[in-house]
Amino acid sequence: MKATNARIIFHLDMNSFYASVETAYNPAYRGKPLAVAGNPEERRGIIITSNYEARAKGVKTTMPIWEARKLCPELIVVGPNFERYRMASSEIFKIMYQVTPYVEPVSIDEGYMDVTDATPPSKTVELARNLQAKIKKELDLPCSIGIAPNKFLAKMASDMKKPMGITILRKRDIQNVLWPLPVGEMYGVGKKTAEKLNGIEIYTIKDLAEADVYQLKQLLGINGERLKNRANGIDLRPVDPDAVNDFKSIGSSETLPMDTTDEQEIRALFSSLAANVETRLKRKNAAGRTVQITVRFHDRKTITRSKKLPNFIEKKEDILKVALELFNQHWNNEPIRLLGVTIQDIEEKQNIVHQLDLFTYKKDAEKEKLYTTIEHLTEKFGKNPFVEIKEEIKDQPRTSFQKDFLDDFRK
DNA sequence: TCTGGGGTCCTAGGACCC
DNA sequence: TCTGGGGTCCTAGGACCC
Repeated sequence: MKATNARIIFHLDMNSFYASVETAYNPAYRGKPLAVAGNPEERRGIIITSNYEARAKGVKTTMPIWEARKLCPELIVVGPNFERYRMASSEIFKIMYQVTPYVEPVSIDEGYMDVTDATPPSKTVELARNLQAKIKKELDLPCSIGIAPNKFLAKMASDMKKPMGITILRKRDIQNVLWPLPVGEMYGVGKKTAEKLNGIEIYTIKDLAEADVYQLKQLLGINGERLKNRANGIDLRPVDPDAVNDFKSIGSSETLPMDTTDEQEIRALFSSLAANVETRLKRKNAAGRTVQITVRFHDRKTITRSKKLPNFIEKKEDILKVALELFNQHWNNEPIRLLGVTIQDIEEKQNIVHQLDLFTYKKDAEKEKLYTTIEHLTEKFGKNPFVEIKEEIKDQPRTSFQKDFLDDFRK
């Protein structure tokens, strides 16, 4: 890991990524208002991304399609092509890796780079310009780059000029550039947190930077302290190129075209969600131990129910079985709007085999032995020694009764 | 005619153990 | 008869981000 002081960090953020990829594929869209929307033909489709022409007309992400069309009748709406976006993303990151191995992908369209050792400080801006130009030239995709001494400031910086912006945010710029912004503009401060902060008279990032840390902790927990530090430009998190590999959950969910109580339909949807999870789990060569279902009702109230299993699972049938079990335990026939299946506690399979062989299997075998022995021991001693000493057969016996039991067991 | 789908991290209470 | 406090695991929910 690199030193945490005097670093130079880039945050590279693609501009209206999905819409830009569509335009790169189909230049006829250029200059026209374009939106990528989920299920354009469905009633419940929403805008996922729109280009700057569409945004100028008021089109925004998560807006229902019908509302966007009302604001912008000439809007071109296309469905998403995730395979395209993944391919474009992989090409972008390839170009970034040409600059330095210290690249941390954050999502499909953004990532951090630690370029401290990639270039002399005087050439930093030139490096950013070349990187931006290369992505534009080779892939026809625009991006913005933030340059700063840490991740938080780089992230804030990349947001300041779009599209095709390059923004430097130095420590000494914080008071003039960062502090005047409303606190809600800060990365990590959403609607709820902004409301809470406003409640104690914190309105700007400057207010947050100068606020009492104990009061913030009381209001926001550990996050309060973290946010105050960020507001002061303090963020020691390293750029971690490996972070992308330790994913923790894989889920699939779907909103139904119409709310339903039909058990056939519910079963069918759970089945396809479980299949989807299985496919992606396989692609990562992993298995998981916890199955979680998500159920959203007509009124958008959403619940989750989960179960941790004794063993790792990966097969669709196993995932589906637990999901349906959870669902049947908790459903009271309310009409359902959305269902989801997520697998958590994920491990790569190579690690699990290890665990199965050396730990789970061995432990199970020991237990099995105990269970088969226990009946005649219970008879012999007149009570069940297992209740007293549990599985810890290696523990020193604490009573003569337990000692007898262990001697007998070890024969 | 309302509001998708993919994630991560944190909190809090209860069970259980020491 | 009444009694403490810390630690971990499990589950559910919430906030936030893209």
